[in-house]
Amino acid sequence: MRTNKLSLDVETQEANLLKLLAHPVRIAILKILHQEEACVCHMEATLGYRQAYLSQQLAVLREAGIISDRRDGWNIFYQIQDPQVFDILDISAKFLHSGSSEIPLKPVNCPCPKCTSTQNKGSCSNQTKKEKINVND
Amino acid sequence: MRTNKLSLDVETQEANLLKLLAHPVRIAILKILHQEEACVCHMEATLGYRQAYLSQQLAVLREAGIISDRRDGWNIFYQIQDPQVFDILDISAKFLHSGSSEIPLKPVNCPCPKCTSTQNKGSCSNQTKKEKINVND
DNA sequence: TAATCATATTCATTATATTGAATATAATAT
DNA sequence: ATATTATATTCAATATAATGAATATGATTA
Repeated sequence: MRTNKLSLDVETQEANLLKLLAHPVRIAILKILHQEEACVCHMEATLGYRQAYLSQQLAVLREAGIISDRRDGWNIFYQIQDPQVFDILDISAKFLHSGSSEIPLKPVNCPCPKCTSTQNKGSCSNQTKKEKINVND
Repeated sequence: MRTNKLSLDVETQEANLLKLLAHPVRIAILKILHQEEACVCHMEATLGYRQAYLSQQLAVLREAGIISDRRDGWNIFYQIQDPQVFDILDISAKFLHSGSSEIPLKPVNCPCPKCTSTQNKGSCSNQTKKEKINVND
């Protein structure tokens, strides 16, 4: 009778990858990046979470090599490193047989250059201050 | 400027599913069940984890509807509910570009009927007692 | 009914992840 | 240099998950 545990190295790797993706905000970030590269302020305007918080989640994805970034003047644009991550998300979504999520492509109030083609050029000083509405678990 | 957070309902669902799968032992269990239905004692013999512990993980998967069970005499055999879960695992594995894991089909010392065709018929009284070896990270 | 066997559950402890608040950094423009 | 802008980090508090130990359940056989 075997008394010692199987090492499960591969399974641990797989679990770590899935753990990384198993977060609503990180998934939302990836979905935004699926459409186009984006800066934090874009995500802030789209998702309504504080910039600092989103930067934390971006750091998780960045340190795992899921996303990379490039600076363009004031903005830092994030992009997906390996589009295969979406296969994981897509199949998970399919598994849940729920309609695919809707992340607005161009939020009405994002000040980044990508969004302000003929739009507002207003200030984008750290936006959040008075948000504290619902986080649906 | 939007001040409230996007609800992220769909993303939360997806995250919960992935969270469920993001566990080495649960992944190993699913891989075993990918090959054939199995009882806890089978998993115990295969993986080297204590029966009670494996039952805990099975409960997580069962309560989430990932697996179901049927009783056959003394044994309770678990089976996959929706084979699509393996798509998630397969793609994760592919993403990690690591060789597919190896779970032995018939462990040498499993006492369940499925394994004891012409094998030992020895006792299977709660096996673990003296295991306490390494859990790799 | 009692003994046995496979399996499940409960509880307590520890580890890990999440999140908010405050602050730091680094490029840019004046 | 200084002020401004976008973004990042650090730290602390809290929530959640993982795990071990002990024990319970429930079918089965005698």
